[in-house]
Amino acid sequence: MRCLKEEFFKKLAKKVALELLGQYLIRECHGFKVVVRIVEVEAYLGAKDKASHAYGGRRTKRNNAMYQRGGVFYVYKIYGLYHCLNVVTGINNSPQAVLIRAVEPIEGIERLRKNRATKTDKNLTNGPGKLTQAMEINSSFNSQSVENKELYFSRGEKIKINQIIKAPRINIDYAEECKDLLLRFYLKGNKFISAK
DNA sequence: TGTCCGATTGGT
DNA sequence: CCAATCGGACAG
Repeated sequence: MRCLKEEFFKKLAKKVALELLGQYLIRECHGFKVVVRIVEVEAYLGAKDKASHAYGGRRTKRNNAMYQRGGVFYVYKIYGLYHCLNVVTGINNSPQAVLIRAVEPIEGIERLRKNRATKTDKNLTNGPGKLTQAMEINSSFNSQSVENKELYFSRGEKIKINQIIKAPRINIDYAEECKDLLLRFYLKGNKFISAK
């Protein structure tokens, strides 16, 4: 098992985002193990990025994890209903992160089905709020290191650059000129890409 | 203290 | 298209 160390994340968010595609995310606990493959991500760049929670250097209770070192999770609740999973990148006090938007089940799909009532398996993990629900990821992982026994990454196959689609990020209409930046990355033709 | 709203989702 | 649903951001 080649577990990704914190070191992997101490780079610019855009670079980490591209490199995370194709890597595995593993959720393990007493009694179960779920392995998924990352197929869609978004990079959030920091103080100058109007789409980011840290725009303008805002530091609040919610986004505090973004100001920690690269290699910790940033998990927040949205719409009072769902959780979004991010990994902080870069160095301390450089609030960048990568949002995990969609994943493909590899192992332990029964557990995912148990956690989300859906008609199709595609609908288990093809969105940021869906995958956290299916994988039992909540705020308890906020600020936790990626070198963690219950939620961590491991090496997947290398992805060829021509298999990666670059697109504008989703649901950030408020971000003015930043909304058109091509910071959403996903695997071409993958079945588990989020809607839109 | 009070009001407003979202890096989403599911159901019309 | 719109409601669900609530912690937290922010104004006063």
